[in-house]
Amino acid sequence: MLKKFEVQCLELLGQIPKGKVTTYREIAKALDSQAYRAVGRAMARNRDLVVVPCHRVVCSNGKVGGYANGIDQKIKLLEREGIPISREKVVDLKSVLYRF
DNA sequence: TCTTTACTCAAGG
DNA sequence: CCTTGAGTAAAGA
Repeated sequence: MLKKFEVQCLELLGQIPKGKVTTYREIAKALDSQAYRAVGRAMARNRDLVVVPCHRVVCSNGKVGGYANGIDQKIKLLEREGIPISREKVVDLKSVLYRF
């Protein structure tokens, strides 16, 4: 049986354009679920990191959340793509939030 | 079945 | 801005 949830989470991340981010909430909704935690858990397992831009996923409240490579790395990557971060939080999430 | 989890929402300080 | 408490669904043992 394919673990749809994990797989679909990664697939969704793959379609996020550069300079944009998404929230665990949006992903869960896109999968017709409310498992925000399950979404994050799926990526935390290091199945991607180089396969999928998991650094483009943040919390719905704008917080960066976490990153297997280090939160600082994640922030750096986001800022490099044109997403300003302040105190580990996205300054203008709605401006960079990509919805499916 | 139980535990852990890169979460979310709401309320209070 | 930060903390606490409650709720939630999926993977792993």
